[in-house]
This record gives sequence, structure tokens and C-alpha cells, in this order.
Amino acid sequence: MRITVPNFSLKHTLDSGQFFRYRPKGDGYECRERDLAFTVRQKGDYLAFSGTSEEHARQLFGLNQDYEKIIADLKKDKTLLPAINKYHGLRIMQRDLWETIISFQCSIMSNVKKIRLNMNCLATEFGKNNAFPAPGQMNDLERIKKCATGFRAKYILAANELVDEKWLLRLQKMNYEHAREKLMEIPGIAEKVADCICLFSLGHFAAFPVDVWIERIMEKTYFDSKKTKHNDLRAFAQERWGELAGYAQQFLYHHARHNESTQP
DNA sequence: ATCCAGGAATTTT
DNA sequence: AAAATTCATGGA
Repeated sequence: MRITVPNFSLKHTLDSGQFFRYRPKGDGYECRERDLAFTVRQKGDYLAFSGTSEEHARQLFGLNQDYEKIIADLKKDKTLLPAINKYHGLRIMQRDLWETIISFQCSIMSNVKKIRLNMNCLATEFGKNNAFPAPGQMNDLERIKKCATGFRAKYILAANELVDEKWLLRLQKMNYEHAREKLMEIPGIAEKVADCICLFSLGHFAAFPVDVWIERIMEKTYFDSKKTKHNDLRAFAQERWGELAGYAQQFLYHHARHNESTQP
């Protein structure tokens, strides 16, 4: 299957810390999400993939979004221009909800490389032929710990017990504020992780996750390098970028991690 | 070896 | 209410 995709960068999107089970293969990538395994590659404005449907690819990579309007709005803020211009085509994905929940429980005080290790291991340990285990299938604390999840293992186990398919469907119908609150009922999910799930799976672009990278670049850019509370950073972002705060966050995050001048 | 990583929960001031 | 401490582990 091959489709035309203007204003999209597969590389920037995959490499921006929202998606973890993928690896380069040939001139493209091999991706896994829940029970799907598929390959995808991009040449110019063409996206070629096999192993999944066009509908799924469009949803997963955010290809149905009005990208030109999103970027036009964000470009009104000149402080975002370097990141937007350098990483044009970076999109917010709309990932599988359950796998996203576990991904960002794993993210607590960790790093992207290790989250990838955790997720691949959980799929190997519990899933059938590399599918990610469904809710209810990760019911062994010691085996969860074998995947280097450490103190996060008990959170994953709790989510596995609390969540089922009905729970997931209900969450997908909630607005941002309600979904955020509901997610925080799960052990191991507080503001930041809930915002990541709202942003990368539920399409709530108002969500603004504040991690150490965002904290650094926000304080440096907008707060005269002064230590600022996460809630104040989040309030500032939602005041400044409104319903697109999460999109602004993703450009800032990706730019901070890949730019020498913004390294710690 | 020492320090850090897409923080949350708990305990202590 | 706010600040400090604890929690595990791979990688640099």
C-alpha cells in the first residue's frame, strides 16, 4: 500500500519519544503496536507500508490532522520557529491506548532507550508471537520485573488488574480533563504520565506533559532560567498555546533533545 | 565509579 | 501545603 502524505516526517515522528516498539529495517522501519507488526518507509511525499491498513496507518501517524492549520497557528509564536522549521513534519501520534498506558508507566525516571527495552521484553515475555499482552495478561509480578521494570513493576501489575477493554472504551469517550482524572486513578500515573497518555493516544492536544527536558527549556526560554513549578509551567503553556499546547511541547521536547545548545 | 533518565508515592518539615 | 526522600536499573 502506498499513499500520499504531505507535511509528514516519519523519521521525526518516530524519533520523538512517543512510540517505542520500532527499529530500522532496510530503508524503512519495522513497527509493532498491540497485536500488529508492520513495516513502513517514506520517500518524499509517499508513505509505503505493509502489514496494516491505510485507516490504521493514518490514525497512528496522525495523518488525518489539519497539519497546515496547526503549524500556521503555532508559527504565530516566534519562539517556536527554530523547532518547527527544523522538524517540519513531526506529528503527534494517536497510539493504542493500552500499550501507551504501559509505555509511560515504564517512563517514570527512565529514558527512551530503556522504555524500548522494557516494552519489547514485556511483549516477548507475555505476548504471543510478539503481540503486546492484552489487559489481564500480565499477571505475574516477578515476570514483569524480569523486564528491568524495577519499582515500576507493581504499577504495571495494578494497571493490568484495573483496566479492561470496557474501561479503555469509556476513557476514549471522555474529554481531556475527565480522561486525565480517570487515568490518575491507576497507581503509577500522576499528572505527567496522564498527560502523555492524553496527548499520544487520546488526541487531546491541550495536554502538556512536563518532564525534565521541558522543564529545562521552558525555564530557560520563558522564565529567565529560574526554577519554576511544573504546574506553573503547564499553566503558562496552556495560556500561551491553548488547545495546541501539546503540539508545542512535542516540538520543544524534540528540539531540546537533538540540539547541542539546549543540552544540560 | 558516579551520574542521569519523558516521576510517583511516601514521609518529613 | 510544601519540601525532602525513596524507589531500581541500563547506559554513558
